[in-house]
Amino acid sequence: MGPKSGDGAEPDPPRPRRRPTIQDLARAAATSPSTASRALSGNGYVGADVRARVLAAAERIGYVPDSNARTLRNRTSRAVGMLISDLRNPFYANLAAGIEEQLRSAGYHVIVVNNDGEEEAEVEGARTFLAVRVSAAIITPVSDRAVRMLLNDGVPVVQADRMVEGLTTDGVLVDNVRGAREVTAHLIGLGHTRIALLIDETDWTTGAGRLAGYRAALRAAGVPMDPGLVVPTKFQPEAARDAVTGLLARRPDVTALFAANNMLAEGAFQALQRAGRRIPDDLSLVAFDDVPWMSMVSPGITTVDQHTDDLGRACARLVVDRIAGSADGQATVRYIEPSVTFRGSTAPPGAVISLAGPGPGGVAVSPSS
Amino acid sequence: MGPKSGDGAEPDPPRPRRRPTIQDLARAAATSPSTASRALSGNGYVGADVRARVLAAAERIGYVPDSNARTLRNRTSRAVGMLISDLRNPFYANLAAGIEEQLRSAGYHVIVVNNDGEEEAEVEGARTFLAVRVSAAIITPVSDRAVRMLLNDGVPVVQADRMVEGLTTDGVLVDNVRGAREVTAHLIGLGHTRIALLIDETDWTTGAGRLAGYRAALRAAGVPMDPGLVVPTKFQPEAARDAVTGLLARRPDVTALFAANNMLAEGAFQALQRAGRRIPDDLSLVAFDDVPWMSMVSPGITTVDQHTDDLGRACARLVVDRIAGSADGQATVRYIEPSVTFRGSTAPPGAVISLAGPGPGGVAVSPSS
DNA sequence: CTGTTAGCGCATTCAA
DNA sequence: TTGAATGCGCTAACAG
Repeated sequence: MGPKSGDGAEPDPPRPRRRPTIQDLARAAATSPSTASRALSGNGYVGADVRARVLAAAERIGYVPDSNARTLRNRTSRAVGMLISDLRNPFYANLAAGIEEQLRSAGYHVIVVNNDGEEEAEVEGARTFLAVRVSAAIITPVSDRAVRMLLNDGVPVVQADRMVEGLTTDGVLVDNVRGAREVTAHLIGLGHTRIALLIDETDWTTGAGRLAGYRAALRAAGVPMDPGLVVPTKFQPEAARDAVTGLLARRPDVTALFAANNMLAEGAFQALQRAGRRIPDDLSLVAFDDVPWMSMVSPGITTVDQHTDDLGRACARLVVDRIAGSADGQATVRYIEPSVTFRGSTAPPGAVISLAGPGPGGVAVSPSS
Repeated sequence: MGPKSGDGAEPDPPRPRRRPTIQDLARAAATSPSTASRALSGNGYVGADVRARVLAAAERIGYVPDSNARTLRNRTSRAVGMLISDLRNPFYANLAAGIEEQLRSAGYHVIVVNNDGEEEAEVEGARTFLAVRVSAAIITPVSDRAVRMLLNDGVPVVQADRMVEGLTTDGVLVDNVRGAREVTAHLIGLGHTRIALLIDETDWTTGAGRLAGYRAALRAAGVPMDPGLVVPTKFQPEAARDAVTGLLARRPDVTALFAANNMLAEGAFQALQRAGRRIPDDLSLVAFDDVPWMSMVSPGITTVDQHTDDLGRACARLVVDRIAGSADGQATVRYIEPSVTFRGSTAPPGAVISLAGPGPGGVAVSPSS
């Protein structure tokens, strides 16, 4: 509180100034609202001198056009909706950051809705997007309802990371098949043949692709497919931990484990630690989706980098093109090519022999190089 | 593409239906727009039967009120701006998630702007917030300009995580002094006396508080303050890595290291690994701000948990109160009490003994680079 | 080149 | 209890 405040007993907050409208601006620039509008937007003729006056006045009085009025009048907004599954998961956080960054540089602002994987929240989010008249929406879909709502009202949708069946929209996907095939092939190349796949779902394009890539690599190498090595689990690290613990007990012959995403990898890693399995001596571990902890632990985890930032930026670019109408009538689906980052968690399956006997106890990972 | 599509040669995209307005709704419900409005908003008298008809019609025709028109008319919106420094940093990602979650449940939607710590982007974001007429804004400030712009137009601001000097706004801060004091005291309790503090800034309330807490703990324990142990660095992990590498060479007597945030901790951890220093045998490590990798590495890092989700939710609650006017005229500043999570990275400075004398291995076994 | 007019969709007067 | 009229701030006709 400033020093001079002791005259009245009126405690009302310093009523903010009325926001200047284009009328105020016109007055300040000694012209009419329409001319001021033209000067600001650059549409239509305006004398150079007048334009300068308007711009100066705008700066001086702090005029900021009301985008609500603009949207109402123009029937189009600079807002884009972003419906994300879980901002706390670094995958989605990076995706969101990439999207926001690219959209902002293109002059759009983003309305973010986190749905925690809940269909209801997703539909609510779509409703919000309709209400604010977003120009487009980017969605990591959990169901098709939200997408359909938007499409039904003519809002262009870009599906990110995965696409729901039966919907024709733009989308950006990761080449899951290739990524999974490559890491799996890497394991096979090291000599592994009993490679378990830890996976939470195969209904979405993500899970289905990763399973397909895993199978393709086995098939290509002539390694027999063992259904008992495809371990289903839930999306939570805890569930994955339990699943891996069970696998370890059930199948001591397994020499390598492929976790289909970062959440499962987390659980798998913890399960291996707790079971005292050394990586990669006792078991090799690979994952899909590179996240920070994978390069912090020792040894680091060999993983498929999805280039999440690029994924996000690609979504944003598709949105911008679609809004501009420069995209043709067809839906565009782009693919991000993932790449494998090799770290220390993979090695030939030598130690499996000593696993039969009571292995050297102690904690899994040593911090030394 | 459906099977039946081969009649016309017209490739124009299926022109979306015109969005139903309240006029359409009124027509569909056989009443007037004003009555329909009252029926939807619940303001004013409406016959029970009419209300039912309107609601049903709204559902049937998929009517979604245009929030732009509403905002224009009501001079108030349900939008809140969120200006965040770096969505890719788990601290900010969690903060954002907490904010979004709480605001959404209160009926607001959030416009997110990531500024990457850039003042220009921050000001641009504030401009966007003004343009869309947000009801309030939550900001992790990098400068005071954006905040001032908003305040100048009467937009309530909640500063999150840190507050810039000279500005009177609501805010939610972490008790940095206490958190830093507690971890430092923990180290002292273990017997450490030469504890280095790795810190990137002391101008913001965050850095200043953590430095103060560190000092307070030393003072309270009668441990002499050694200026050479306060190691300045930049906010990047790489810079922190170099700073720690330098410290290790310069001060082999240091037995514990306190990294002031998660970025610095990352660099510190890497520097220790590369230098072949074992944690906690050779050096104890603690950090401020718990992030996932700290519990994944072995041993885990003892750290100050800021309860980032709570921090975000508290910001959102403050915003809602302020908008509702239920907050009094005074600015409210809340404090989140952090807590220390003890993990394996801290232990008594046993190894330091052998480090003092020209013991076996001399100055720490360092096959560094 | 510039100003006047009108209407985007909505909620609120004010009359009926 | 309902409906007609009005204007929020802006921009695109359409005259001047």
